[in-house]
Amino acid sequence: MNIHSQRGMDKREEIIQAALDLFVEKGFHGAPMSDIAERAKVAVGTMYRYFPSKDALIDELFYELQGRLKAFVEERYPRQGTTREKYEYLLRASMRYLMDYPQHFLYMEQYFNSPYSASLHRDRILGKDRDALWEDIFEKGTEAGEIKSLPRGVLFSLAFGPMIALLRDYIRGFVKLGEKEISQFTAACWDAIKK
Amino acid sequence: MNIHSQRGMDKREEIIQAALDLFVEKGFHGAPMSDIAERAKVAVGTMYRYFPSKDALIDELFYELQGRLKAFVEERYPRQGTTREKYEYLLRASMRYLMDYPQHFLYMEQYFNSPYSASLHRDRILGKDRDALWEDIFEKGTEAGEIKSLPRGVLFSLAFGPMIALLRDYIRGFVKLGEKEISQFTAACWDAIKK
Amino acid sequence: MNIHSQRGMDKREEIIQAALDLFVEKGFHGAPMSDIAERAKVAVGTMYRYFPSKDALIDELFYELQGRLKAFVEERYPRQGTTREKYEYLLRASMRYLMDYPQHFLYMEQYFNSPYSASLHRDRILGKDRDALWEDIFEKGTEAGEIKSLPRGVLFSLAFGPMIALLRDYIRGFVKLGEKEISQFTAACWDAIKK
Amino acid sequence: MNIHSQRGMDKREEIIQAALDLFVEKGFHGAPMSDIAERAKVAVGTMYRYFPSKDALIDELFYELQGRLKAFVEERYPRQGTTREKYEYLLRASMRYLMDYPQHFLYMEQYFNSPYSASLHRDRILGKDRDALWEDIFEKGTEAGEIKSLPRGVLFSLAFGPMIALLRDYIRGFVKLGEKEISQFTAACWDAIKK
DNA sequence: GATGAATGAGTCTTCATTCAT
DNA sequence: CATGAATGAAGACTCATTCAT
Repeated sequence: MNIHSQRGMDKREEIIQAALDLFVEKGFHGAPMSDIAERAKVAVGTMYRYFPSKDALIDELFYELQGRLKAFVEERYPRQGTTREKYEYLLRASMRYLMDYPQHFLYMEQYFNSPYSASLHRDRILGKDRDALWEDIFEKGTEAGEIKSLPRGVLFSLAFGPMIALLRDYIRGFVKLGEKEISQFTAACWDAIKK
Repeated sequence: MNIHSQRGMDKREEIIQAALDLFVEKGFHGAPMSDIAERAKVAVGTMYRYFPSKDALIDELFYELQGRLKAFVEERYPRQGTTREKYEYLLRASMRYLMDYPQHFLYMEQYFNSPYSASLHRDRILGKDRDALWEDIFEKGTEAGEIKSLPRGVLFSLAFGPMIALLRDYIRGFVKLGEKEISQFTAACWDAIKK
Repeated sequence: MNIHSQRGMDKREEIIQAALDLFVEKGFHGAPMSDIAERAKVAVGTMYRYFPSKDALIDELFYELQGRLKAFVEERYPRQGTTREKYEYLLRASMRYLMDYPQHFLYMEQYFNSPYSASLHRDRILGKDRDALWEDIFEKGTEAGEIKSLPRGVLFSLAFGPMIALLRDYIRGFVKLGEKEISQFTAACWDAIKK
Repeated sequence: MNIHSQRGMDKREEIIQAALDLFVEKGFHGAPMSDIAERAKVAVGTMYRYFPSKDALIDELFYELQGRLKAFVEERYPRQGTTREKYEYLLRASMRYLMDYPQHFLYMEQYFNSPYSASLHRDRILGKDRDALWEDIFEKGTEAGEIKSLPRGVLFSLAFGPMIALLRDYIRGFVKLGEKEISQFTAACWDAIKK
């Protein structure tokens, strides 16, 4: 058992959900701790047993959501597939997850584009958080001559930038996405990075 | 003489600059009106002669920056070029502008990904703000069989999603971009959308 | 236990007292919430747990005082007396109370003559707040031929107008009132309304 | 010619009217100098040439209105009438004027019941502003044995309290007053003070 | 552990007043 | 004299955080 008892985990989860709902709907500064507590059906003071401050809640929520996405994607990752299969799987799996949990997407984007995420991204790109999947697909793929030889950041933007932009519009209801559109889309993304 | 005199325009401009600086650095709710006033070297009350409220300032600032970018890009748009030339110009011009004015980029992204922009984007995609350049490049290009035939939103994501992602990382210092990288990048973007 | 605990009621009472003092002394807009809080020895924020806004405080304070006066007067009301006894009791009891609590009088008058009381008075006269004592004295008295047959509002003015005017001057120290003067006064008031 | 030229007097009058309108409608602190200026169609700064401060405006406006009422009433005062005729004239004339200019009444009451009028009333009662009409009616009347022998303040309240109360309700629309009601009313008032 | 009343620093906004033009 | 842009002190209200129960 963890530091938090069974009931404790429930409360933590309630808080996470309530925070997610409200932050997405109202923005970080439009969602007071008291409102989050109310929606989570806990006392204000209780929130501070799980998260030392509002900023910490905001940060931890981000890591939490990021972790869930990662777990989902890694679950069925085709270790034996071709580079293209691996890349398209990564794209589709991410999209499926984020289309199912649009709040997660909106939250992460909001977080990412706010001063809260100041030092965050740095870690990933600078390699502290060097991602296993990334290496498996892009570094191997580049070496194998299947993928354009480009700086890490440029490649990343080509590989995932379209998805982020597309999800934004999808979630806001500006695009309809069926199986056909997703296939066309992933194919086009591959065109951008393939040699 | 305009509604605002010479000196008035100066003040308005000062406020815009100060607001831009601080919103980008601290976020919307991390930048009090009083701090903005101080940096703009005007009294707090003065801000309210130019912008009826903080929210209005945030909104108007967005429109202002959007307008400047648009003006810059349209200035040298190659009306006579090929589809590819036009698209790559659009990409490069936007990038050049936003790399020169990174704050503008950061501000617009922050705005976009916050609840402030609620009804905003809708207009563009739904066509109220139907963009002349967009039609000139993508609709003509699709008809001419040069560009993939895809839903508006999907095409948009492929065409500009990578740029947004790349600028994010560039501005945060995670990628270096020289002329060579930009050329490789725009070429790859074209690969994504070309038939 | 009530919505507000024992201590809570104390605080509410403290706030009421402090607000009464300051509103009477300085007027509504001369008494900032912060000053009221200070005098009530609570934090500013605390005031907002008991009254949702300054306006609400002003309104509730009025109803509170009105209720106290009413309760005091009704306590010893001579249900079995003659019409004149009842009327003079009503006058004397009100005067005694308001002479003892001059702030209550001043507050109610200030409230009454300010735009805060917009829709207030209407209710009383239009009868929503049809008062039991009023009926017992004036309607019965009129029917019995003891009191002049006059429109409700005219009768009301004759019956209580003098008292209001007198209390104003008494409280400001312009008149001294002993038992003798009060007796002469109530008798004269009766002269005005008696047939 | 006065200190202020013809046009100047116009402006002063405009300001007075605008201030009266707005103070009555919104209360003293609900009517900013800028709004008054706007309604008076003068610049804010101009107001300060006619009234040194907002408080001064509020005070002077009161004296102005008081003076107008007094002038109106004195104009046709029946110097040769009986005591009762004189008293009833005073009542009716005041009522007619204030029913015609309800704003004047509301303004004076609001002023009177606010902390602005602190030291005001004192003067009248303490005799600095000893009123000629008052003496002509009440002091003579008392000496002649026509009017009850009561302290000045008590008599005043009996004589004018009902009128104030009645006007309040009339202006708020709670009573209709025709010639008949006014006659009944003044008669009843006389009953209160007559011996 | 949980609660929620209390705190008070910090925010946006208003508005009386001034003064350069 | 008139103007109205500029000023900044002051005020209503919010909300992250604490702590006694």
